[in-house]
Amino acid sequence: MENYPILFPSSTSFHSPRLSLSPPDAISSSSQVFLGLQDESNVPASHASRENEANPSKNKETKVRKPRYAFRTRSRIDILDDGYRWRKYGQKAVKNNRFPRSYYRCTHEGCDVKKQVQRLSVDESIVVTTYEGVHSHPVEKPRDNFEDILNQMQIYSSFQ
DNA sequence: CGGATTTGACCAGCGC
DNA sequence: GCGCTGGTCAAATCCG
Repeated sequence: MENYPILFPSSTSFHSPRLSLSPPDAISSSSQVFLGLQDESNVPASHASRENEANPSKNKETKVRKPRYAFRTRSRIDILDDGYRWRKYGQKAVKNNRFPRSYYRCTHEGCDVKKQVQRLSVDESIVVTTYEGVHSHPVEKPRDNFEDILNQMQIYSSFQ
């Protein structure tokens, strides 16, 4: 969990969340985005809810292994508007890192995509965003202007 | 006033 | 078994 294995999806139909930079100078001019495809670590879906704890032995909870995608972004701001609506549900201090890690969940009903945002302490200009799961609904974005698309193309072409 | 955020508690997994 | 660590919950708080 120190550094994510960064490997580049070559021919994979990688469906990436779109990064759009809300403030125009949010990312430095030589912006880079590294895409890391974390190998499917089997995340136990979630701890059995501690409220309805009727039969703890019943839920053996098939180990759903959700895909996790790590995005390393060189940015000064740590919240990138990727077009989805996120609700923050937690924040923890990570060891060997003086910056906390934030946990977000997609607010769309029925869509439980999670993401966590973490800033590297070795280089505080790098923000690691880890997506977990895939959205099952279209992006709700108020406006999709050319400028954003061009920005994305700039970003994604920087490592090809 | 309603939805989002904050923040400490809680819980499970893992290493020792 | 115990303590540390990461992930989540939920009540309180904030903010539009």
